[in-house]
Amino acid sequence: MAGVSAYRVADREADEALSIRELARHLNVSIGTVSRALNGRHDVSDETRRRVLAAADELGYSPNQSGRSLRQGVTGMIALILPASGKMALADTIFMKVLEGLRAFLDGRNLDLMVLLSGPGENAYAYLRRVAARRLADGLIIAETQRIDPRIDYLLEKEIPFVAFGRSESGSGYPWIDLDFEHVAEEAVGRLASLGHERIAVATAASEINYSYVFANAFREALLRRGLPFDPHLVIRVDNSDDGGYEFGSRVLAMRRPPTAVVLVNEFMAIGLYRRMKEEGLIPGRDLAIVGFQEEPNSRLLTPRVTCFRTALPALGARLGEALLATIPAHAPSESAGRIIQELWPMEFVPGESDGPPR
Amino acid sequence: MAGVSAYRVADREADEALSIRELARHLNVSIGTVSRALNGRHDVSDETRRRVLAAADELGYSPNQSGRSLRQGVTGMIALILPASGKMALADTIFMKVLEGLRAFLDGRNLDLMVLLSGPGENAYAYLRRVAARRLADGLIIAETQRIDPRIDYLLEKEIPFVAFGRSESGSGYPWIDLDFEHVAEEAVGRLASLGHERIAVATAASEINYSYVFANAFREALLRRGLPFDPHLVIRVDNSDDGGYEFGSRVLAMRRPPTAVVLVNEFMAIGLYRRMKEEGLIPGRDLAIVGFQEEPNSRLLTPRVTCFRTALPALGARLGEALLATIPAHAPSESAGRIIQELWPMEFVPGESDGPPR
DNA sequence: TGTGGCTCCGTAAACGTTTACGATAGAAGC
DNA sequence: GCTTCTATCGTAAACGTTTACGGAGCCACA
Repeated sequence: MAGVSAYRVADREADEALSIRELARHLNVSIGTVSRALNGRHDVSDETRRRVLAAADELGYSPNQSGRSLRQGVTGMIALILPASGKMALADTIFMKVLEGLRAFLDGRNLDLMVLLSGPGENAYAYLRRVAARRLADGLIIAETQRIDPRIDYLLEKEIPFVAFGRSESGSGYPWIDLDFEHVAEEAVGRLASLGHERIAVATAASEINYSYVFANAFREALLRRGLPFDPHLVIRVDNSDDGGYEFGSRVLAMRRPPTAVVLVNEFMAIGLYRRMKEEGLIPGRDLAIVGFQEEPNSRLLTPRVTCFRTALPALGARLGEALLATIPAHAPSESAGRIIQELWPMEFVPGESDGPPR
Repeated sequence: MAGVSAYRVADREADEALSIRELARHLNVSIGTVSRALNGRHDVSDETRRRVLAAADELGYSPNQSGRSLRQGVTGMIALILPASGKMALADTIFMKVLEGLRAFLDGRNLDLMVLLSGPGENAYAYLRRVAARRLADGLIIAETQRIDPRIDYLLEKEIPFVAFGRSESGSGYPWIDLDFEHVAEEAVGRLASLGHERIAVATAASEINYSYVFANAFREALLRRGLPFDPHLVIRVDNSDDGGYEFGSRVLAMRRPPTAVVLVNEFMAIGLYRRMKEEGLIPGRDLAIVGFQEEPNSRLLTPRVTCFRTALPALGARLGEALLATIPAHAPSESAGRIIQELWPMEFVPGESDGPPR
């Protein structure tokens, strides 16, 4: 009975997509039936479902996302909003690795991932509002949380599902995952102190960024706990990049009483610091003890190998996905629905050659 | 008369967004008027427009994207589809820099950018079909084109606006922008030949990837044009990463008659190659002449500085945006509408210290 | 025969917009 | 006063889905 239908593919304009209505007409069934067949509902006969699926495949039909999400109020998308402030942020391999794990987690869960970047001229808050208001995604992941972060208040107020990569003092009771900066500071200072260092500097980013503040604080605590003096001038805020590390090196080496050891809070800073030291003919580990941050391919190039910390970033990315899904009613697996995940992610010490006793 | 309306914000459920209907009711006007006021149409009085805008701002209304794009058939989004095949692809700074320029271009053009990554288990073609069929974006940018690329045929057939970052032998008449690999090969070989090299190896990626094929071909041509012998064994296909460069080094150094010079087609390979040479106590530039690819922060760390090529990747990203917009009827600026942009992007030579005469 | 249940499917409403069209009112021209 | 024009606004259809509801057909059972 295939010839009964007057429908012909050639009748259609090639540039507009096939709609469910046309597919239904082609099959001589109602659009409701087509929809039910495609969505795997049970109240459709096996024979009809087979015909529908075959026709959809043959004609290349796939549902229009706008229509679908308008009706269901669900987009099937997760958005990761990356900071586009510094130039380095884009290439920041921390985010890329987290992304890798997140993507793998979402895979097979019927959710797609989109990465959004604010324009260079737009601040993070304004961009978030725009994105959130348009409801492009069912859930948001925000990164580089600020100490006071209006994004969090906004998302909480609008009850938009989200998870933060990083803590904040804004809001409360929202899901977040963060690196255990306190532990890193404690362990780094402990190691350097046991090597005999007493003047230790730290390179952090702008203090509005939460982790920067947290780390500087934990650093001070760790010093005081050991009876070592804390000198605020040794907490130096530079750009979150290799150039920042270079500048940090310049400032530290120019001091009247330079520190004998430094701790870096970003994985790129070591690169710039090494560069600066090389200019002065200084050797990391011998002339200045350096404890870096996340281990990663770029810093692995450095000689001597940089002493640093490590955590499984892809696993963290997957955990971000879990935490987010738990807050989205439409997507939450029943066992975790509504659970608010707040986790400090441990970092493991990776011995290298860039630290040693003071000269 | 503000008290006339019985509408109160507190009446609304906090978790569902304000719709245009409610906003209209609150203002005692029709939804059509609200829509016209918000969209800047002229057939609405100044007074009404002012009231509407004020209320929208106060109540935090912003239009639902699904409804809007369902009606208009336009999403206001551009999607950049990145390859997620290799692990390195994500961190590939070439893409990140292109992205930076693209983002800046789209900024202020009322278009947003989303970056999409296929899942690790999904091939590029299947992923593209899914994304394209769902019409998440008004235009697509595909990268890492294959020599035979079914994605291009598919997009052409479905008449979905796109631009390719990279040429392909599939399809024709579609917009693309590509690096001028021919020129790079010619110049690299020319330089090495003039230094006296006769056995030159080249490291490229899998030959399905178009640029890999193009480069290998241009390399051969450049040799033959100078009367130098072409040895197919010296075209070595390795992974597109620093590990690939390491492997390339191993294979080259193990040859009975090793080449005296090499050309690399990826910006990371130099890193691995340097690593491998260091293991053997060999010095780049002295024991093996190396010409690398795109200049970038990672390879800038290497000593001796690697001789390579450079192009303004952010500008290329912006050009990709232009080329794409020209093919989207709804977004094309009138002066460029319908123009199909196909461009080879020149690369400039950056002298370094990693090449020199044969030993 | 009547009742109840099941399977399958069609009908139509709803999601939130935009926009073509028509309606109204006032102004302007004669 | 009649017509015409303009400015402003309301009405309703349309975009492509999903899904609640009900109806038709069939079978089983009392």
